[in-house]
Amino acid sequence: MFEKVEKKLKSLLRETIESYLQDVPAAEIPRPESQAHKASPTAAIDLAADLSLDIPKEKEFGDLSCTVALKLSRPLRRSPQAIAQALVDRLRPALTGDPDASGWIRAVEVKGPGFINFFLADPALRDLLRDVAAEGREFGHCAEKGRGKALIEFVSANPTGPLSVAHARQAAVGDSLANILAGRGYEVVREYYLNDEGNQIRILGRSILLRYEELQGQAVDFPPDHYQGQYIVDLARELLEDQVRRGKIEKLDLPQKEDFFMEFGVERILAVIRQELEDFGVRFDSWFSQKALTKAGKIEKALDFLKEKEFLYEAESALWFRSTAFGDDKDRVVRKSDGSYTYLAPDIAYHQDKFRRGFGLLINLWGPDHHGYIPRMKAAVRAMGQDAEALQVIIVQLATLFRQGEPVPMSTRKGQYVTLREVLSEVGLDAARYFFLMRKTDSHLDFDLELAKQQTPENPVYYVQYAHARIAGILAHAPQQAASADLTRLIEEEERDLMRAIFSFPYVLEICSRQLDPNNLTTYLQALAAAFHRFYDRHKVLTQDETLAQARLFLIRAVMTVLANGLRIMGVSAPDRM
RNA sequence: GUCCCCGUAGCUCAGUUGGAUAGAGCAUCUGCCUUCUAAGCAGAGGGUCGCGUGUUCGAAUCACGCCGGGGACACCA
Repeated sequence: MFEKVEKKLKSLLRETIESYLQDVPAAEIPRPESQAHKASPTAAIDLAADLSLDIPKEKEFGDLSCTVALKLSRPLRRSPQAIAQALVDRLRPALTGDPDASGWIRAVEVKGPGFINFFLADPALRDLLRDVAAEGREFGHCAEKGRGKALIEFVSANPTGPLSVAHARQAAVGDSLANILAGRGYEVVREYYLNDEGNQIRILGRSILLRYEELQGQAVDFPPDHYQGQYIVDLARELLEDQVRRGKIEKLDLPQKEDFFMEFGVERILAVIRQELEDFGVRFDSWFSQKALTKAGKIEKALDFLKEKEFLYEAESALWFRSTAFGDDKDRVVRKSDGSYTYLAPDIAYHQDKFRRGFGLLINLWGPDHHGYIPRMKAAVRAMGQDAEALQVIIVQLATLFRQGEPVPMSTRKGQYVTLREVLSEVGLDAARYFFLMRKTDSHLDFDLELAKQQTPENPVYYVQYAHARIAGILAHAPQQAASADLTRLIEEEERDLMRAIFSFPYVLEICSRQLDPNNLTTYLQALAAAFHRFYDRHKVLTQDETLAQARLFLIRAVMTVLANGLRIMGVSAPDRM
């Protein structure tokens, strides 16, 4: 419904603006020297082309609102009110003349400094409820597919230990964002970049080996930069207690041993990570191995590609990428003087590979420590001949855990950090996933473990879920539900508020997808739940009035669908009973 | 030192990319269960949007300068 109305209004508005612009005599469009570019009629036409409709926060301002008159004011050098009024005068006949639009729009008004506000007609809201009933789980998705292939890469933690809270937030955001984009017409792939070779992995292998030898009674000197966690000891013990493997290990020389422990470690820890993600409700479509990338010779090929374009040069016996040519503040080494690659080299190859696989939009979720890495990666993207905008890096800020008002210490030394597993078992899946989305992704998040655990009204997760459960409760009490209902019985203000909230759902998802942040969804669902609780408090659904009861049942089932769809996007359950 | 992010109610944060009277939740106070779940609802108080200057019809939002907090600045990954 939102899309249908929006599309129709936009095209009517566009036609109206174009005819209006033709009638404004060119002489009336002066161009001050200072702002010649801004004041050109072309700018006005551009504005008309990408005009947008918003849903105002106050319902007195209508159900859809357009700011185009305010934006046309400067290029046309006319007052926004005058433009808005002229547009509305031209729009009215078009609206009433259009069979769709005349059924959907009850009124158009010019308000405030020059807003054009549209009010939905009641039949449109009733159509909306029928749409929700018909579309069910699909409601909120947009009809238009074909926005292209998007690859969203997230978590991508080195397989050297269990996932931390930082990864948990990335997992929650990435998975929900993927859900949103998939619903908004993108073909989405969730990918985990598996750093399964290199220094850290070698250290992992050696760490297990050293613990293994230690358990055998040898005196070992365990270096501080090796992995200190208890899980390393557990893995070593597992090998020691396995007679067959133990026998095998005995026959290996040292390099072979290191390889063996390395592969064993990666395999086992990866299995742990996969399980943690699965328990967190996150499933990846693709696991991209760096080892495989290297083996296929893609790093050399990527560097050859850059060399051909003369974006690489040798200096100080290292190989440099001329990233300054693409906006970076200094050039970067891709191959060190000792012949090994820096981290940038496989990353360039990896991103080139993403484009080669046909993805037009690459979304990377990175930790805040990678902030400085963005310009050089964008430079690499441009060097590949791609638009820098094709790569969108989202910095997922850390979450600080609080327990009874005190921050939980998160020392990464000695391998002690709060794990995803710990958060999950302490507060549960629903609260964990919801809380990680409550703040804007790129800002810090205070995660109150006590609050998340509480099953009280202060906890927003339960507030939203409770609305769903209440509806389920009513439906369970309802004798039987007629297939159709007389929706003209819905005349109360609280009922209209609910319909208006439902109407906004696709719009909110669209905003989320534009901003690449699922955060708005939590705010929206809390507002929708609030609208329902208010309705519930004032009106009884199962009344003696049979047809009214049926109409209200139809309405609350639509609300339940939207709540369930929203929660599903966030990976949070929608319980029928609480 | 250079660059990036942040500063909004007592606390934690929204604010639809420059729009309408700056909003939620928590905390505090006051009411509401004979009715489909009170894990709920209604109401009250609480603001110099860090400070200043500028840009314009219009600024929490943009520019510049301060003040305060956080972070990044490797031939590490």
